[in-house]
Amino acid sequence: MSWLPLRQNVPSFRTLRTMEENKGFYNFNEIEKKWQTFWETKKTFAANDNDPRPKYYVLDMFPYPSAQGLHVGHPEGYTASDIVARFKRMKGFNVLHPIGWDAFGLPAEQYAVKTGTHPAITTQQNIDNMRRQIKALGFSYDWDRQVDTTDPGYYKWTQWIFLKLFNSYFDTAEQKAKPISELITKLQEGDLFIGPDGLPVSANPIPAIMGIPVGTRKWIELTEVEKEEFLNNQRLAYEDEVAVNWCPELGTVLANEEVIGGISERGGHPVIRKPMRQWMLRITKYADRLEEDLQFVDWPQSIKKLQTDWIGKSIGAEVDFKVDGFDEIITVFTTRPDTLFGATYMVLAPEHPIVDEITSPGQKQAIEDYKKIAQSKSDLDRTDLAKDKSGVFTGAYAINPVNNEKIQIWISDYVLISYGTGAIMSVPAHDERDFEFANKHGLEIRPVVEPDRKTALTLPIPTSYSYEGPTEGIVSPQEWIAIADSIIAEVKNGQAPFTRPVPTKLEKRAIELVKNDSLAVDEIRNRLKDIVLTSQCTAGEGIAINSGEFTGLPTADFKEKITNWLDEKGLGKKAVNYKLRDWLFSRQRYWGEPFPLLHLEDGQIIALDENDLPLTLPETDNFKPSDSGQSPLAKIENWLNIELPNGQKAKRETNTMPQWAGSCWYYLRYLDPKNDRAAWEKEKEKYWMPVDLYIGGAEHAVLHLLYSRFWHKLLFDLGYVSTPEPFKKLINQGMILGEDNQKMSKSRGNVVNPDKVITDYGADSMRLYEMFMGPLESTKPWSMQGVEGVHRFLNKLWRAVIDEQTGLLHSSIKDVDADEETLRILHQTIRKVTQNVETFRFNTAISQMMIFVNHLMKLESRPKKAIETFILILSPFAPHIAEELWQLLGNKNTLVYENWPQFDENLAKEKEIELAVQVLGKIKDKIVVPFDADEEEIKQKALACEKVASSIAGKEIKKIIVIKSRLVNIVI
RNA sequence: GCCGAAGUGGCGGAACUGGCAGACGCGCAGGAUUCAAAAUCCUGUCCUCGCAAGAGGGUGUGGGUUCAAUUCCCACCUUCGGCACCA
Repeated sequence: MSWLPLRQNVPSFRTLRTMEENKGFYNFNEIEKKWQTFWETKKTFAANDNDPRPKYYVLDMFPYPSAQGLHVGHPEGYTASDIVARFKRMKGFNVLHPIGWDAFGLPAEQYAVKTGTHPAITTQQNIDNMRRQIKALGFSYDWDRQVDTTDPGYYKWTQWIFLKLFNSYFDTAEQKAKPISELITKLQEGDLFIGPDGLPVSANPIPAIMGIPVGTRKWIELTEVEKEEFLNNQRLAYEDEVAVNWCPELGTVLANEEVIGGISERGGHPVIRKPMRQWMLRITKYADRLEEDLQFVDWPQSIKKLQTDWIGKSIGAEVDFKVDGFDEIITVFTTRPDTLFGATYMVLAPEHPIVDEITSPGQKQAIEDYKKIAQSKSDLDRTDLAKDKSGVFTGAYAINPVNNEKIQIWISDYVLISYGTGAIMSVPAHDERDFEFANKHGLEIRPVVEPDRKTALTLPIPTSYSYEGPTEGIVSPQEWIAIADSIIAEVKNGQAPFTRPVPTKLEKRAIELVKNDSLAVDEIRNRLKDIVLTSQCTAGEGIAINSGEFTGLPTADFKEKITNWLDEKGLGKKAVNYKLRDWLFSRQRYWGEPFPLLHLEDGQIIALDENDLPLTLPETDNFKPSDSGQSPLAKIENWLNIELPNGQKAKRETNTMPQWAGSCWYYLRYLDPKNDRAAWEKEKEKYWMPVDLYIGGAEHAVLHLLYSRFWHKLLFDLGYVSTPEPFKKLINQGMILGEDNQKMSKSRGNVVNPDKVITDYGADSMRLYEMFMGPLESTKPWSMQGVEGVHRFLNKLWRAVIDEQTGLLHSSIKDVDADEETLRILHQTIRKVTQNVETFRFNTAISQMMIFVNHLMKLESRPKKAIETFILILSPFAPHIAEELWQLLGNKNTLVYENWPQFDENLAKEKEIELAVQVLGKIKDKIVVPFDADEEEIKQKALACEKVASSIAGKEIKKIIVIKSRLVNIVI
């Protein structure tokens, strides 16, 4: 920490000195303020809704207005998007470039609990501060379109979208959401029935003859309560009793995505599982579309993959196992129905509803104890115990449907109640987890797949070993033990290291273990045996063995055949499962959007009418959540209890929405931010959407980006938006580390304050440096000296144009034609910057601009036109100095809407080029030829080189390879 | 453990589609300017050997393909990021 550079105030010092001496120095502080005021008062960056020009929507992930203000990571993405926005304006696009505030959130509320300051006050202060900081960077936002998620005028529409979710159902056949009123109509008219599983069922093709489908009921047969229940099972927003991630420290539940390894993402507090009634959003209905539509967006592959993995689609089968001696069936989900013959036992999640019923009297106590432990375990503990596969036998048996064998039923917390059916068939020979469990509890391991060549085991036995036996393929546990013993013996005898160049894992482990003096021989042997046994499990595909009539089938065929077989016999069916869970959407907080819902005394839930929105937060001075898990809103009696017009008494829903709610749709509100009759006008949505470029941090890869895609698809289904995906192109800016190469944090003391950088070097230097550091998407460390570097570059440019003594144009600026070389470098620069901005490689664009300025400095007579052109291409990067110089060069208008300069390939071309001359790929000399020299000319010139001649030294020339404009390679 | 990304000078990084590795910037060294400093300008700066001319080596490691490899292929090592019993 102590080695951080000491020189940090040099520029301020220098600036002071220069100010005394020269009135024309590069006074960035003054210049930047001047142009920021100019842009703001003239509304230079206002986006036009009715405009014949092509549109371009460039969006930043809007910030959470924290008390700490901006950190240097924010301006990185914002600068990149600002460069693109300014570039596109000059290219003739009608650009929408907005910003806003994701202002609901826990920190303001926690501060309120501590100090009693209302979160709205803190939030407003933070917004004001951050807006000041952002404005000081000169971004070209349309400030009239700001949104603030905590503004009732905004969250009115967040609540409105919630009502859409609440009042919609998902039509599985059509794979889209529809108003729930349509479902009710269909039920009333007899087009749909209620199936035995509580799902809607289509009528038979000819109902008059065939009657209603078997096992279904008519809508009119249902009681009011049943109708209500049925509809709640269909709504995309529903209330459910679920085991939630409860964080006692924060006093709220958290979404799965907000819990990392059993610890809360915010604050790092422990999280436990606890059953509670919560609001859920049925995002799982959209799982397929969320996955499939990723192919239509231009996003980084890594982000797409993260989302695909998060959705986690897996295709397999559900198989029914009868419970021996009970009239019960346990359904399991498996992706490997082909291994059914190897299922030697079964495991249920401890929470599985059937456990108590089937447990034998003798096992009752053990099962009860285990369930209690599993329940009290936090997620963190469960993860910790991952290696040790605990479990208890229920005493009950299931019948394997393929061979009618009786297999034991166990419970274990490695089976999750929330995935699949909460029960698995265990195939220890071909599943790592089952294999571990079987080994621990002494259950049978029966191989039913012979791995194919690709997945075949290669035994880690060098041929030098005394062991004689198979070195490849499947071996029995006994054989494995023999191998392990022989390895130990060899190592013990000092015959290791091994003859093979790369020792296998097993060998390395063996050496490690033998070297460890504290271990007894028996212990080593046992540990090695464990490793050998574990590696015996083969999870890959292959050819079926020990599988009755299916023996000999390759995995893929087997899967299909057995699934059909099960289906025919009524023992199972094809099934799809997702890792994605429904989205836990309620939080026990004050500082969030209230749900527009009422609970009637009879337990019925009704939604507020759209016209009654917004439902605003009540005033209070007590923001503390209750220990029981109730929101602070539950204590505000006069808000909580209301009487309906018909005299019925009702209570408001006291949960609030999570922070993600507001950020799910803010990009739509920018289109029409002041509309109080609709969330946005359809025409505007059609004109501006989709977002052409979205820049933000990769930390939102699965949270925000998945949630907002989900909401967008709902809005698309209901006809409120015209595109199936909201964000066409996405770029993640990389993280900026401290000067010590570590993550910036207060505790490390390596945080860089943007305010200080702007005061010392100016916003243009700050912007330029953030872009010059390296590729936008990579993680890179901050360097104050690097800031000085780009600052020097701007200073140099300034002095090339302005006389520091007088503040007037430098005497070298002449209204003359540029010489050939200057013109060439200028056009090379236009070309490179244009191409680099289009491909987001801002760092190399800046190096090219530095090359131009370095050249400019050498000239005694500096052509005005060329400088003006250069100023234009610099302007998206360093807009303040560009505007100032543009004006000082005599231009009346802002350069924001000037045309982007065109480059001329012919002018950019070098007249003479230097070629390397290689002999057998080694560079021997260089030659200079005209750019259009033909091959023969180049060959002659290359062969004429003295050094080439000496290298060839009389040998025969076999071939001469000429790559025009690159090199010549002589092969001898 | 699995998945993904990346390893290039003292540092950040550059290199089109296989074609001169190290652009540009930082730092450092020497010089100019200055009473002196700051700022500025000039020169040098991948490594090794050499006074020099020059010679050799070099893009994480080891192999391979090619006239030619930072770039393509195989194996391995390291770092960072994500997931973590999802059957």
